[in-house]
Amino acid sequence: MSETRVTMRDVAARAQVSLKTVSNVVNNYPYIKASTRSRVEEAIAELGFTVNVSARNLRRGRSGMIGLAVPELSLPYFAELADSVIRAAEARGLTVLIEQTGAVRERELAVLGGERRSFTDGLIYSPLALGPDDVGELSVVDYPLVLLGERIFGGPADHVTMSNVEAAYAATMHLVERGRRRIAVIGAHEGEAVGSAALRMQGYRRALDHAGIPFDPALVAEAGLWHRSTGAEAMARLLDDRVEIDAVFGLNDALALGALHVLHDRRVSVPGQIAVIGFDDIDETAYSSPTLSTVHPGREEIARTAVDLLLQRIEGPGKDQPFREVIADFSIVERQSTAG
Amino acid sequence: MSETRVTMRDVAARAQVSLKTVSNVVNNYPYIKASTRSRVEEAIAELGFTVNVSARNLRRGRSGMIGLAVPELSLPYFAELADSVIRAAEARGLTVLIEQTGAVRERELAVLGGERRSFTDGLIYSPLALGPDDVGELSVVDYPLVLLGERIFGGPADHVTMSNVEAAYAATMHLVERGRRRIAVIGAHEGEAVGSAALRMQGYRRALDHAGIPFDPALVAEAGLWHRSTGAEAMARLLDDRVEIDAVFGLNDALALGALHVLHDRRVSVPGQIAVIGFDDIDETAYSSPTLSTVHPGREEIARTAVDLLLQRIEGPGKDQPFREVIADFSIVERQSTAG
DNA sequence: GCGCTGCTCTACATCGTTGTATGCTTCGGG
DNA sequence: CCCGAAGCATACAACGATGTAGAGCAGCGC
Repeated sequence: MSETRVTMRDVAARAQVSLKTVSNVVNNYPYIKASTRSRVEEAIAELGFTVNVSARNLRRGRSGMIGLAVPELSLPYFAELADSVIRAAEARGLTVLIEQTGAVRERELAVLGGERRSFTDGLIYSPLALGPDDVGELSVVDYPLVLLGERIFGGPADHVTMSNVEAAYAATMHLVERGRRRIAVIGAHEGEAVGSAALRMQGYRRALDHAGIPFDPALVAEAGLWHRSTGAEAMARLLDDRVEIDAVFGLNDALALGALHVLHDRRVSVPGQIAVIGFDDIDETAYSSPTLSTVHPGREEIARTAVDLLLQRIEGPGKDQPFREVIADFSIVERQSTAG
Repeated sequence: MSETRVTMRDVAARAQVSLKTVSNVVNNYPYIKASTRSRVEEAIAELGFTVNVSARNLRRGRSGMIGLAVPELSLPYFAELADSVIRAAEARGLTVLIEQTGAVRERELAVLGGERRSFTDGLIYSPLALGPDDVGELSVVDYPLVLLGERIFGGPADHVTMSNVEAAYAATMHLVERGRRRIAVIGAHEGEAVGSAALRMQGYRRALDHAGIPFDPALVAEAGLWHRSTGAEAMARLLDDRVEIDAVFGLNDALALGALHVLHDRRVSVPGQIAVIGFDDIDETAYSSPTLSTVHPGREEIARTAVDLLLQRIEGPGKDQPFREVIADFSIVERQSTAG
């Protein structure tokens, strides 16, 4: 019911000490008599004082908050990534501010110079629409930045990514080893030379080469946005075109789940007639029907690493190191959709 | 590369005006000569000035940030809710700070008095572990608070909720109308008198009464956490116990999806042998196999309303109104799992 | 020519904390 | 008995913005 905020001044008065002593208690300054400390702590408890973080931030020049820019939380991969980042940040005493860009180029760029950058100590940045041409936009950034994903390599920032090519190669080989030869891919981005789509396609083709299977463009289905719906549409197109298929590689799980859905609808048995593998290992893949084999991309590791790199840039000692690129481990998770 | 932040003082010097004039320009104070304004704006652009939000917050006593406390972002319902809240807040010039409580009682309580409350203008609070006994904890809150969900009613806060009983009634009737009589429920919380589980069970029983179907406890399957995995386990128990069933009502979508998964595994046809309906209308329900009928709870409306109520408390005129309870509309979404 | 009103801008104090510099004890060593 | 070093506490000046009060200066009516 008290209408006025309790400040350190109030606590100081109550505990009969100076304002700064209260500050020292709050910040665990070592040289404080036990008796003084407890008097102050009592006063704090009695008045229900909490530090005003705005004032502290202003004074310290740091906010203890980091930004996390992702396309959308309703995309499960990013929701799970956000979850992991929040946990990792919390463990290090940081607060995460999430910004959604909707995977729209302008909004992704707007985030870089946005107002929020002024009360955020750094940014974990996961663009989906930007490309290598936008590297320039990154170099104007004057705060700690950690890049995620596969849109931009060699930019002026730390970068956490995964072995997309190798992982896609492994996913494809997983199908090949199970005797599949007509392996469709869903989610290609025609004409794009960068990004997850391009890299994963590389891995796919490399695996085909390695297995001596000729590449057939008819097996490649486009899907601009990697959603369940676009995956479903792409799968439907392949079936409607009567392309011969015995396996599907969804470039991410949402696509694969969409495909799975269409296959079920059309009474195509999975993995009997067509085996399916996805990419990302989102929660849902363990509970679809059938469960979906996929690539586990080390999400937790990526989140932890990103937060650590950012923190090092923020408070040293890594402050002035050259930019680092960290590649997270992946693994193939075999489930029902490729079993037998 | 400039190592020192650009402040209003710098802009003022460059534009040859007082510091306050710069502030006035930034804040769209009306009485400024056009020439002055443009000179200041030029200086701002040239120096790349952005306001220091910490300082502004300190001075204004408001941060423009609101908290959103949810159990976990990896639960799709809450990820989608967070998405909606962020959008609604953005449209009103607010920034959202997400906190995850893990649905753990202590952490839910900790959020109420947490340090973050001091730099947040209000809180949208969606507890899952708290009960009516915790109403007292809410009354110590001295900041604007909007409660979400069904754990606490009549508390000292605005509350946005939905007609759980009516919606569950409608979902059950939806099954009854399709000729189902042996309707199992998954997700009950035995002995709990409050919360979504209890309310939705009420709706279920009321529908049975209305239809003249006797209530059979054997049809009720417990599931403490409402995850896919617990839904799957509950469904498996029902099948293993050889309970006669022709329909399943999952008290949320995750449970229903888990159940769907087990049914598929065991080659039980849906909706042929068993019809399934869920609750929440998460994205995924439109892409499962078969697609899942469910209750659409008006998530967007809930988010929008919550943000609006909070904003009114923050800046009046609704500041001192009595606490309001808003009930969002729901609708039944019919998909394949109950078709025919 | 006087006072008034309305526009435009400025000086100053202030929001709640923390860094710096410094003062006052007390204690042990020479 | 003096001195330096530690231990403990304080005063003061920032951090960068905004609210308040009021100062100039037109233009207007009388």
